[in-house]
Amino acid sequence: MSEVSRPGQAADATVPKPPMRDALVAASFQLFLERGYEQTTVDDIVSLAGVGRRSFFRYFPSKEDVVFPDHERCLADMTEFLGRGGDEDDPVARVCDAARLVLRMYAENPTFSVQRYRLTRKVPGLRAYELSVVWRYERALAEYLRRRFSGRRDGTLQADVIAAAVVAAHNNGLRSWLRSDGQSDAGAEVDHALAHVQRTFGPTAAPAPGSTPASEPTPAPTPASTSSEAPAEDVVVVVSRRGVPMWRVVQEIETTLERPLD
Amino acid sequence: MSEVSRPGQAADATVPKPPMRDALVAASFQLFLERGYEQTTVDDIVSLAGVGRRSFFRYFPSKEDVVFPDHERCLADMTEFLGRGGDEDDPVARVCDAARLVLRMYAENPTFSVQRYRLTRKVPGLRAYELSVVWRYERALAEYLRRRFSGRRDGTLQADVIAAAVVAAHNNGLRSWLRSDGQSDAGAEVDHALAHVQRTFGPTAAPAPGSTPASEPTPAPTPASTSSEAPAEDVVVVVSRRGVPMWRVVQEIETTLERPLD
DNA sequence: TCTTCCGGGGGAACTGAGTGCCATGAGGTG
DNA sequence: CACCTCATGGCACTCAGTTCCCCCGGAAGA
Repeated sequence: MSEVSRPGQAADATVPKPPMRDALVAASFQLFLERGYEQTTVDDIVSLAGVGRRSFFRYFPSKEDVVFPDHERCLADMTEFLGRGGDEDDPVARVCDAARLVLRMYAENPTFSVQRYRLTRKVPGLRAYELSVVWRYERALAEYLRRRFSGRRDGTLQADVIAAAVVAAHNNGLRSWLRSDGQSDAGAEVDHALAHVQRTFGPTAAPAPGSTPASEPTPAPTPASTSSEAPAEDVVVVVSRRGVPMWRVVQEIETTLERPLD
Repeated sequence: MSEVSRPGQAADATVPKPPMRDALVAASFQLFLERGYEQTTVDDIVSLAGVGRRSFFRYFPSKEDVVFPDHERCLADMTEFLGRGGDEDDPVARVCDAARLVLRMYAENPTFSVQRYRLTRKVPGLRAYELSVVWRYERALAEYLRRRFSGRRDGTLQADVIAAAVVAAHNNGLRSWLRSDGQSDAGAEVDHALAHVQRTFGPTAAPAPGSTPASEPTPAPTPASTSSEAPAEDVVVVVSRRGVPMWRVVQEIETTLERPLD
């Protein structure tokens, strides 16, 4: 359980593609699907792939890593995406777009993703491994937000909370798509979920969840399209109880409009 | 890496205290602190404790479990706490109080918690294990919220997001306390963090974080004090831009009031 | 008192993941 | 041809976790 691919293994993001790696992944999944993850030993895999046992651990630091062969590259893409891009756009929208990068990776191989999903649901060890992967995504988002929120009161707290919320929403949409065996619209699912958190935390302010559904904005069907919205100063949020007479509500709104927010 | 304590090991919540268990924990931490976690083998531990190697795995399903000896009981306490308690109080406040149960466990043994924190920060395997523990807490919170939000539109999405936010906020406060070597006020740190998410998601609706600071409510300094607020169904939230004519706003409010939430 | 059962503990042996070390063999360069 | 490098294979080792079986002491029962 070494969790990351520390060792040599430079072949992950730069070089084209070692055939060895793919052969090992293919052999692994063939065996995992026909007899289960724990019932498959590394020796089984390498003998099926026709390579030496030592080579397996040259390409994958652990048996679990072979189940998530693309996450390392995806994490690198995400950090690169977050590093690029200036301070002008909305931080929350940017981390949402960063999360969409992960979705895109899943959506590139629907059948593979669905098979892996079934595996990770059944095998506790794989679920734990996936958690550590997700945690690294969340850390990347949170650290980006911490930079953007530096100076804000409770900046790191907000960063941690928003990063967690974005990851949770993304995973909610992703799992919904995976449970449909890849039949539903992955992008729509995740857009819907991310729109929810963006509505909650975004600079356009937020209705409390569970109030007005407020027709889905679906800010960006295609990944990596940072949506830059109007600043928060243009938004008025009114909270009221049912049963309050309308004239009180209007009065409240007018009072609020007089006074500059902030 | 078996992650949970499946086997026998009935001695966790009910029976008073097996001395064997405590002896193993004590021996483990003594060795972990003086020569590191990975440099300590299970044989080292059992020979120091003066027991058989087999007994170690009778009490702890894996080497990692000895580092978190109380989490199983705490998780049981949390699920019990969430199971008890009716539908009258605010769900978000209740999960915040549930999170405080975890804090209380940490705060009961400050030096132990700080030592463990230093360990988990250094050893990737322990960090991964801790993630799986935290995940189980988060699942417990999310499942409770899903029950409470059943019927709401996007109920499970809201439940997942809020559970993740609560856990993130709790951990933010907890880590802050742990980094201070247990010198700061753990309860205050976590209360502050949880107040933030409660302000964001709470039934009294929420100013977007980062807009109005809104004097800290500090809902409950003592753990397990469910603050019972008005149910969310009685609240209407309207979001609008400045400059929108008032009749449009009133129309929007009336439209919302017509339609039952849910 | 002897027997029988039982349950906690100890120990030997086994499986399998992961690592270190070295040999080999192919390809490239002087 | 000599030399180097690098990818691979093979072997042996450590250690976590499991399986199987033993021992022992105490309690119940004849």
